[in-house]
Amino acid sequence: MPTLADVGKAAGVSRGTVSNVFNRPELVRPELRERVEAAARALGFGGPDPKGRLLRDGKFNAIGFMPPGAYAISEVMRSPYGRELVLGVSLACDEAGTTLSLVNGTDNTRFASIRDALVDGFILGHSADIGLIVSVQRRRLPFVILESDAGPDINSIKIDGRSGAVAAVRHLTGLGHRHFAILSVRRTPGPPIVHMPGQATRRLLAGFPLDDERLDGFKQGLAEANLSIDNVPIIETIPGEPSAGAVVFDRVPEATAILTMSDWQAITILDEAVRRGIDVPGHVSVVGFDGTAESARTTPPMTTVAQDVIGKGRLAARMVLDNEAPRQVVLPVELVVRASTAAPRTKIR
Amino acid sequence: MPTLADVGKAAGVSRGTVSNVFNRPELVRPELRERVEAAARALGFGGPDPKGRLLRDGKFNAIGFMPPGAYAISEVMRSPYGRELVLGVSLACDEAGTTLSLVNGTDNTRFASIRDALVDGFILGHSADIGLIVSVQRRRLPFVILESDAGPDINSIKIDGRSGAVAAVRHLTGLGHRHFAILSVRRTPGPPIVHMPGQATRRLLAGFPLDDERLDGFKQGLAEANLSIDNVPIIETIPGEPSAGAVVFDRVPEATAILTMSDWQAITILDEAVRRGIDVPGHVSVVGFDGTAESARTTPPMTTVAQDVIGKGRLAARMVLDNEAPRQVVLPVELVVRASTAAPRTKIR
DNA sequence: ACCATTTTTTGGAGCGCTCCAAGAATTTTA
DNA sequence: TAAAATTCTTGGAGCGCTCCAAAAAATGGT
Repeated sequence: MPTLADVGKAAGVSRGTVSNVFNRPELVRPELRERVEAAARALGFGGPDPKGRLLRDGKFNAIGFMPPGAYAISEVMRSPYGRELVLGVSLACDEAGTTLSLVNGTDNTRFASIRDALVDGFILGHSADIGLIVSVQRRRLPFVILESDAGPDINSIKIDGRSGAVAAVRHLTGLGHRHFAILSVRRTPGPPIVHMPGQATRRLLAGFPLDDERLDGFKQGLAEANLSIDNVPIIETIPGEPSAGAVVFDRVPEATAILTMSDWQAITILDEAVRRGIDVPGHVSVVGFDGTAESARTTPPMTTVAQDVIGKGRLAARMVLDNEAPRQVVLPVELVVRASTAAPRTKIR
Repeated sequence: MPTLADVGKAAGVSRGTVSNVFNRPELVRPELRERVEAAARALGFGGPDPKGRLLRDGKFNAIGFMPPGAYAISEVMRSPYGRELVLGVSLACDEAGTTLSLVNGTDNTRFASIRDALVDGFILGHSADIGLIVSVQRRRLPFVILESDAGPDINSIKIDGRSGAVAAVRHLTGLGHRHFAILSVRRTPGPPIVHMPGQATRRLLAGFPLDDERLDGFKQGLAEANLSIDNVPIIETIPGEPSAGAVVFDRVPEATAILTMSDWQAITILDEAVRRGIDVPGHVSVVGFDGTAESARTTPPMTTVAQDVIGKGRLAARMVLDNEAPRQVVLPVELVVRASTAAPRTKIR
């Protein structure tokens, strides 16, 4: 690859002049400019290499998005929630004229990814991993962490997941439901895990603050109706797991209400209900979480704990772009009641 | 920001040793290593700056995605098609451990964006703009252009849009439809444009090869049934335009079949139909284009010209990643018949 | 204790560029 | 036509790093 210097030599001018031809052409005499351009063409020089400029100027003009946990960026893109989040981020990037780098990192490479990412700031997906935070801090880059409060010195944005979960349960108990099932998130690879009441392996900690908080909200909401979460089957599935619905219906046939951690999970349930001819909300009520655009279009339209996902992504990007004093933002949620929930009635299956 | 040299000075060792401490720690004596690390900590040195390494090594380890036309990346993310495309690209990026840079470029900045993008290759969204191609070629980066054949020397991937369009029309004429409306794409800002038959402003060129080819397919399909596209109202709307459905129903009430350029447009129609209580497919049949995941979940599930969008994105990424001899790939499409189309019957509106 | 090995550390070279102060060339003014 | 003003061009400095050949230090064997 030819360089500025090569072109300069060929055209009989200096490096600096060639640079000017490409960056401030008005500064160089038309005749000379033409000679330089001809030389550049002849050598197949395609303009100054951004690498050189970068080292000189130091701005990448890009922000990085790192998926939560060990997720890949394709997994983020696959989920309705992830897509809206990235959409929100990209909105802010559009406004700022910034590139959005979706940074990949497997379990072992994510630290190196953060170390090497060509970005001016980071958005970290929710995650319990303090190591990632430390990695970003090391680079002195502005960053924000999602769905996980990391203290007053660190930018974070989360929703009020607990209240949302409580609201979902209240809605259902208010309708008269007494038999629940909870669809929680499995954050490790593998098939759905069913935790039946009283089982030894049962645990309430899903591992990510986001999950735990919602689970805790469910617990609280149930307690308010004199129900114990200890008696509620909890099924952990990987987001998007297509068998989730089948497992729920097979293992917890008595449930009249199903609580989920995301619209995506709820969609899985709804799909399976259609497949089995189970009437929603006649036989069973289903509540989603997130209020993504998809939730409005399911059959039937879904009751869900809605948050402003796009707004959250956008705010996150703005926070790293603006790089102001650290803030911890908690965004409100709102229960959107649609047609996937109703009073329980005698079940006919 | 401290540099390797600063740390070296503080620790009483050379630049090179500090570099080794961070990149090949096994090469330096534990005691020394520790001293260097202490110095780094004291100075707040967060590891070697990627900019320096980059200049030295020359690989960005990223590929860029540039939206078609004057679209912003948020607009890509908003459309069902765009999302699946990016998902496909990200799949290949995950496999290759590469970063996916969504490169922004407004009308005036897209050339500079290409010039400066910190990527090893490019995926160009469909576009008629030869200038973009030239810009990428200048940088000597491997690239692929989508939905637009740019000759034998240039990587391209497109679907067989014409055949898809023909199949859609055949399906509808086979069902007995004689009254059509076509929802085409407006590629400039502004409200829907209605081209009624015989109107002076009428034109069949939407501007992007992708649109023109489909329009041409519709024309051919209609001709096969002895119908002329010249008698079919064509409405151009910006993708996602919420008023599209209203315009179609208001301006072309006699149409029993609506052809669209994308699932997204068809969704708009379907939404409006629900709003107005128009029965699909009883009163009117609607055909989408692309076969995105969303098309399967509409009410009613949509008949659509399906392509493997995810596969296309993935292939595109592979082509730039692998950088082999230029190929022009044409992907097949398949008409997926679902419930949004049926034989026309007397219209009751 | 000396020499041969092996392990560790060093510092020059170079990646490609932009900035900028200073020098050279050209144009304007008197 | 010479001096002054203006326009254009130059090349050094420096951005921060990694590689590598060579020097230095440590280790081992006799």
